[in-house]
Amino acid sequence: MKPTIKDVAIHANVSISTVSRIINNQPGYSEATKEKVEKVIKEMGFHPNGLARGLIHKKTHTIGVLLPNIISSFSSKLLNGIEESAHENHFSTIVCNTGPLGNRTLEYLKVLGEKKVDGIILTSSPLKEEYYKEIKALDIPLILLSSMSYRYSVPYVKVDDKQAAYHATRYLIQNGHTKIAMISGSQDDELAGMPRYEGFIKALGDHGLSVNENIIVYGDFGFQSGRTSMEQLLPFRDEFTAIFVASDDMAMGAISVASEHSLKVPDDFSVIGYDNTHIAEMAIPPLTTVAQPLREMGQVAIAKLIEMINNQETIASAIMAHEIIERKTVKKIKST
Amino acid sequence: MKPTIKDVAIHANVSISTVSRIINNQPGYSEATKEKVEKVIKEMGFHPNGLARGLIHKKTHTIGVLLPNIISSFSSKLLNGIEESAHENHFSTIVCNTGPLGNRTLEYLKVLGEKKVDGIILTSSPLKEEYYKEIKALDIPLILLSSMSYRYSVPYVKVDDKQAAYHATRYLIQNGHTKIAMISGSQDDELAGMPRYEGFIKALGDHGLSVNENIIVYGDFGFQSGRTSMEQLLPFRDEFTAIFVASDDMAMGAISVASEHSLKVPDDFSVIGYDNTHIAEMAIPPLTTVAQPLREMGQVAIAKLIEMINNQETIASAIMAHEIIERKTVKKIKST
DNA sequence: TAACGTTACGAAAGCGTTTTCTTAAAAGGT
DNA sequence: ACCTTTTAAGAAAACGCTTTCGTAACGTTA
Repeated sequence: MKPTIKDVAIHANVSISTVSRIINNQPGYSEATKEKVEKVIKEMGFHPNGLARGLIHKKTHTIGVLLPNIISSFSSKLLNGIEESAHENHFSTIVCNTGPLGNRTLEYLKVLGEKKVDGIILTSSPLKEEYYKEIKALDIPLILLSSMSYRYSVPYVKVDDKQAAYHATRYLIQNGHTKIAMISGSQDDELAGMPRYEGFIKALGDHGLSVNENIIVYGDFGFQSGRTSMEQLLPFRDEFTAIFVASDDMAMGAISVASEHSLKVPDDFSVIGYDNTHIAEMAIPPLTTVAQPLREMGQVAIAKLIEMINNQETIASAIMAHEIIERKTVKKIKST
Repeated sequence: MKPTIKDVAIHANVSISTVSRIINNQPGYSEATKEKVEKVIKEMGFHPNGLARGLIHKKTHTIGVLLPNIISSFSSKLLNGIEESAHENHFSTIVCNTGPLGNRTLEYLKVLGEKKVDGIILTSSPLKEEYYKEIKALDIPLILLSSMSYRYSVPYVKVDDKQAAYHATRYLIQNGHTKIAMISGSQDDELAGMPRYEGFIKALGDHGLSVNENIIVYGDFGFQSGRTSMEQLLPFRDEFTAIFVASDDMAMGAISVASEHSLKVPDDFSVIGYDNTHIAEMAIPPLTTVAQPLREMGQVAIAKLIEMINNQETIASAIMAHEIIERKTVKKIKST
């Protein structure tokens, strides 16, 4: 059995209180006793029990992170920023894979509540009423990452998707493309689906280009759906010279079916992705994409969350800057 | 303030003990009181405090997972299996990104110890003496995942790297290749570096092929190092027709520099990777590789860990089956 | 030397549970 | 109708800490 503070106290011939004061270095003991006690602590290999501490302080120094999947390069990068930053601030992170539709979210919220996490980060998924209520009841600080809520005033950190999509599209236009297809996210995804679609449409309009519904298709941000989307686009092959794809994974899917049909990117058509996950650099050719500062977003989320934990009040949201990363999948063409 | 069991007891006009018995459904109360108490629990939105419970039971239903990085597709897939399986068994997972060299391992072990996790999974990194001692002192069940220890008898789950490498190489040979290069992991990595190298060498020998040191280069399993490794191989371009690469990420790096030099895979040379992470399927062309059953390995690790947690004794290790996944980067050629 | 601060420390309450004892009441047996 | 067993419930200790309160012992100061 691991030694407790009591064991230390006995062996060092002092009271429990004194040991406690020493390990938390609070005043109230002589240099002599301090040394004596510390010696005993070393010898016995004593480590304070975090549960007992947490029980008293009502703080666990642990946060919960809810992700709709762990395996996407998108989530990994986010998680990476979160975990790193949390650790630097002496917090541990419990990861919760809620599943693609967030099915398990409620289950996870229950356990996070029982485990008394100090804060929760909900990533990449809408804040449903039931989630909000549960978290409200739990009374745990919450921040949305790569997500936001119109209904509830919960702080969030994300990029401006509509604007980023606008810029991506404009970038294509500036490179001489006038016939532009889009592989969008789901139409009823109001977080990442619609805004990117709207940004795309707006950019087209602002530059006097008309919308061709034939060449707008919808996926679910995943690689496979990028493949099927591209297959839907293939029949309209001559109606576009570039595609704006709403995620890097889908872009990869699109490029891979193109390649199976002997279509080369960017020679046969250009592609710009979205996210700048690490597969964008690994792609052949490297994928031009709009970067979300994923790691940084994770860090900011943690910083804000900790601020909420410390000073009970709610906090301002953050819109992070996006950026077009020029690589090799967009070709400059003469305007028609 | 969240209600405690005491509040519930008062409002329901029963003792704390009765409430406790009811929420843990142990016998000792009438149907009437049960309903009364459950009603109060609902109304007050009471949830038992996990810390207090943990303090008594000396169980937190939490495990710690140490990973050398979170962002690689390799780790993600492992973590995915772990988290999923842990959740199914009512365990939460704390992730710890120890950094590429495992620098932060000791720090993390300390906090895992204080947080009283029920078990620890150490992935993809050697069990150094200091780690072992710390964990031993903490007296927490440990399992190695995609790792093992010659020195300490700690259960592990991994694939047989030497054999898998042997098979990968043999696969190349069976496809008619006789001049085979290797992009290996680090030479002083005795976990994944050496065994794969040895398997490669042995396969060559067993099939009467000689070893050409010119075309064996060393990376660190990452994408970038795959790139630089390939650059080292380029001058010896005509001394090989195929490359066995010790990780998919490095394979991607290799293929991408090849492509920059207008060398096509598999037409100009074949490539077989290692891991079967999801980038292998996303690659163009899709990467032939030797699969480690990563998710399954995570699951098995959890199963074993839980077994160790429940019945104090140590447990047998598991060697998981690997498999060659044939995709498009290996060309069958006539033997010379 | 009396009055007063300090300093160094211990005793005990409390954090929110579970669990072991008790005990009073109800039920069962003859 | 009386004794025994079962059932329903409460009191209190325990888990491992922190923290408040109290108090001896030791200077200081006037």
